[in-house]
Amino acid sequence: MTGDRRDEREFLADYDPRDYDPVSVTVDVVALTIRDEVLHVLLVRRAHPPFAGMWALPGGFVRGVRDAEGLPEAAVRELAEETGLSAGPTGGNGPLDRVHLEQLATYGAPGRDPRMRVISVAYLAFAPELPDPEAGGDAAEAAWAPVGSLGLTGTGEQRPGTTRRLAFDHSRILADGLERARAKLEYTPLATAFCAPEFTIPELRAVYEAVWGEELHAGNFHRKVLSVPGFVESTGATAERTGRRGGPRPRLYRAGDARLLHPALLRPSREEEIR
Amino acid sequence: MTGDRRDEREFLADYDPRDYDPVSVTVDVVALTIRDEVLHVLLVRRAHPPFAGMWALPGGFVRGVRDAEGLPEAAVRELAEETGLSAGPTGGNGPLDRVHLEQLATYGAPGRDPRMRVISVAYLAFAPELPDPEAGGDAAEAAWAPVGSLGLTGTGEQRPGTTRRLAFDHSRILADGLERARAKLEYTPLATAFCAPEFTIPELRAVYEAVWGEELHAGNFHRKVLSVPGFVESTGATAERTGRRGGPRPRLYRAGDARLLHPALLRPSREEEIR
DNA sequence: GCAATAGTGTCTATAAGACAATATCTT
DNA sequence: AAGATATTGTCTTATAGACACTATTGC
Repeated sequence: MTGDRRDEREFLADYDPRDYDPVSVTVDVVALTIRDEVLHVLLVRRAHPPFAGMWALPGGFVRGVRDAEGLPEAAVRELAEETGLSAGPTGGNGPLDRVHLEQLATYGAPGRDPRMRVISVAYLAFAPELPDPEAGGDAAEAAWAPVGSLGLTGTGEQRPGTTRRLAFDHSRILADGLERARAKLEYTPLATAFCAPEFTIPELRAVYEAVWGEELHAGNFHRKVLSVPGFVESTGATAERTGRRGGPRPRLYRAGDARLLHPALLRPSREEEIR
Repeated sequence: MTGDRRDEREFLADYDPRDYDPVSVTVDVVALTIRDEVLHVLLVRRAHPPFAGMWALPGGFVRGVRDAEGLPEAAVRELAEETGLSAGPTGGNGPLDRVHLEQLATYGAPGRDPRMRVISVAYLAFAPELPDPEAGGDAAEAAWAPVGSLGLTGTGEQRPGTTRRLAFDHSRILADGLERARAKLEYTPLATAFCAPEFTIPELRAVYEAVWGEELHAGNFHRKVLSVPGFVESTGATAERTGRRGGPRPRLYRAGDARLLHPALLRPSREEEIR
């Protein structure tokens, strides 16, 4: 036992991490929100090569040793640095405090960054409506872009002729993030992460319609949401204005305590994706 | 504020992570199989510090620059090196050729490796019954371990008194892999990845029971599997022996062409997980 | 008033699960 | 022969979706 411990100490002292062919690690964030009932993603325009002038997901290098930070912390930091949206200090109330953040996937194909070997850990964020971002850090510009304007194909490429070209493999990362978002809305209550703390059922339906890109039957949706235990809970209040073109004032709800929807809200018509 | 931002930009422009901030990237594999109707995971006993003598998921450093390799390729290579199970060269027929491999998640908390900053990309593998592994590479020993023998709690810790202790944060990675596997069986046909190319419905049910840890109703399961389009297709043949204690010889099926199960096979009784 | 919308009621087709029945195998 | 199992049948209940209806709002 004592011998083991001495071996371990000697081993650690002799250890040079650079012997192990270190690669660089970045985080990139697919940050989604709903504006004017349309799904938007946060993009920055790159100020420097490679891909200078092209658009990209906000992201950057993880601080590995000095000021070593965890991966989700790096994601929040990059989001804040490059867009000017700030997360308040623990328990604060900056605009990023109410975002849902989850890990999406990691992308590491050799050659995906022309400079060097880079592994990128992608995160997915769901945000309620946020202010317009301000460019910072490496970004020449930052904006919420309607997802539909990016010409994404089913295979994660951009259609020729799309004006905002995405750098690196970010169109694939974005496509993966969108598919994850669509799936998460089926079996989790995360649609509420796109809403204000209090929301109406029609607002929630607008979230589903924006993310799924399909119209949903208002009556059936309404009953379904209320029938899933813990999805939403009533505030007892009624919205001030209908916000739409007419009709009665809808009631207000807040997110319930469910972490999973049971039964789930399944997307209609997925026949093509099954085979 | 503006000054802060410019400093940040200068810092990033000069930043060479390989000189100042080395991060190493590893892959770790949660390889699952079914032996004697019990779910097993592939483990290796570590020959060297840190955590020498403890058990761990097979894995190791990604070749980042010299002989740069992709992440899934690194996962297959580590699996092969440390266990002696070989994947045949493209289109070959080594024991690893029929395994399903998918990315699980990436773990990068500072301090998870006492030597240095290490980011680990975890993969999840579903394998049909494979031969016993042979230790190789850094491994002192390699074995299929019954998942139940590892004393995993719901929070990804190991219960005190468990004999095989897992190194690093591998008990958390394993717990995440198990939960992913349980979920995947619900809405994909991947249970067939645990089976031989031809299998019976009762064998498929045994897979579900092993992964979910619950008994399923034989009659309802049978009809359900056959009613999901593209899950399995008949071979017309019948199994030679029943393999169980009696009863008629079951029919043989092979995997169908569905990528998703619709409708899904939902796990019974998940009330606790919902809130 | 008119058009649009929130919320509820009703009906039908589908799916899940409990239970039963029968034929076929092992021991 | 006894016990176990594969497979099919039947019935009940839960759910999804189509459609209809009423009441309430903005214009």
